[in-house]
Amino acid sequence: MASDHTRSAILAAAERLYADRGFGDVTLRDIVAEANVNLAAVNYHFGSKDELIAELFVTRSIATNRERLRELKAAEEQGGGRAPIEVILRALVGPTLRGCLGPENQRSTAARFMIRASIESVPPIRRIKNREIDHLRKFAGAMRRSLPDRSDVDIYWGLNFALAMAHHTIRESERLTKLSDGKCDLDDVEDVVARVVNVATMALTAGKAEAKVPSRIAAR
Amino acid sequence: MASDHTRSAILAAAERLYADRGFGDVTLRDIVAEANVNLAAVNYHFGSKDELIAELFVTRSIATNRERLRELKAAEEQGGGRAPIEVILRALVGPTLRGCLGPENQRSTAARFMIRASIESVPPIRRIKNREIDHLRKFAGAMRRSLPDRSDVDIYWGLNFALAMAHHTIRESERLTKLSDGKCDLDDVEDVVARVVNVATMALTAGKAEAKVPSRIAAR
DNA sequence: TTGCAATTCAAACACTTGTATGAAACTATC
DNA sequence: GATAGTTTCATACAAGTGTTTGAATTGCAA
Repeated sequence: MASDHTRSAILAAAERLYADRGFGDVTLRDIVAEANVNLAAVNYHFGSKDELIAELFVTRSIATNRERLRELKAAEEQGGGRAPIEVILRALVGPTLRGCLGPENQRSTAARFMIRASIESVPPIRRIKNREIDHLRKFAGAMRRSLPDRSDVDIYWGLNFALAMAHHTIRESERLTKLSDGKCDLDDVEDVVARVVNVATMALTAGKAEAKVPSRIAAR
Repeated sequence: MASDHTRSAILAAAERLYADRGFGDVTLRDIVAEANVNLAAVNYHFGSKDELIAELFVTRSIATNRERLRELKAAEEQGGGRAPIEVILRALVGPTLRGCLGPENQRSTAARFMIRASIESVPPIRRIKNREIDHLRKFAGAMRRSLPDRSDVDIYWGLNFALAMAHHTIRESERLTKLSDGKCDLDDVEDVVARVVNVATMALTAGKAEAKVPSRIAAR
């Protein structure tokens, strides 16, 4: 067990460097220099570079997933097993958006790391992401309970589009800011969440039961 | 000028390999083996590996962009300088979706290459993508002309969400298929286009002038 | 203190990568 | 058919990578 100090110094340094410069051009030697530890320490403590990356990503994403499920569960319990679709969608995209957007200077290292992870896509992370399907199924289930007269296909497409808007906005936040000359304010996270939830809700409820969406322009 | 044969053999082989295995683990030696040319040929004909990748990507994306602008221009001319928003959106996401989705076995190498390019994100491609903003501005302009009483912010968000749904669906097509147990048919490209356009249209027209969207479920 | 395990360290290893070289083989022009 | 320019080729280069090794050091228990 021992000090554990080296181990966490490596984790911190790696997260910082990956967040700043991406996975592509950060080597083990960069990491150990930043952490002030010996080169061999990484392999000693983590086994390999990939396992280090995987541990970083897993730690962060189970945190996000736990947060998502916590919100979802709370909403469903409050609604007696059936939550409003907007609340479900908010539980799905809210934690991720809140974790990755917001004023850059006060954006956490963890957040910037997760943005990188969603932009670059390196093998160990891809492998982990593939196991995320079970997690998404839980949301699909909740959405089906919320909109029982909606077909499965529509549910999945709605889920897909909700994630699409959230992730793409994170990935391309810089471009959207530039394209809109700063008119789209990505630092106002709750506005972004509201916009995504709003559109996804429309996608899922259009055509039937539209009256069920009173907070259509609840954005903000 | 000469035969040009080696040059195009390299391009073809590179595109094929990148499409199949991604940028990450295809080396120059793999490419020249596939193309049956000498290792030095790549640097002789293209200067460097990055320039080879860039040429591949530029070729494909100017083709897509040209197609998009062609559709857009035709629509605006027919409408006397103002095209319906659905048609604009269709011009924006249609070519990309048609280029990248469709039955896998008949999916072109070019299509699979572009999917990779949108998944992996390697430096030379990133550099090129950054220059895509001017191209998007043209669409923002057309959208503004189509929806003159919509704020710029809403226009940009709508544009962002439309691209989000299209690209994410391409990137994660495999996952969506798995998640939905095949219920979401990504081979039916026109259905996908219709869904994306439909949702993006709602996002852009919700709240006002909703009557202007008669073909809401014009999907297919 | 002694002994033993856990940890650190410098160094080297093994391998892959993209690129450069210079001679050889072509190709076309005169 | 000699010549100049282009293209091909085998080979070497230089640099960087993650990983391993085995000895040195540390920390802790007996």
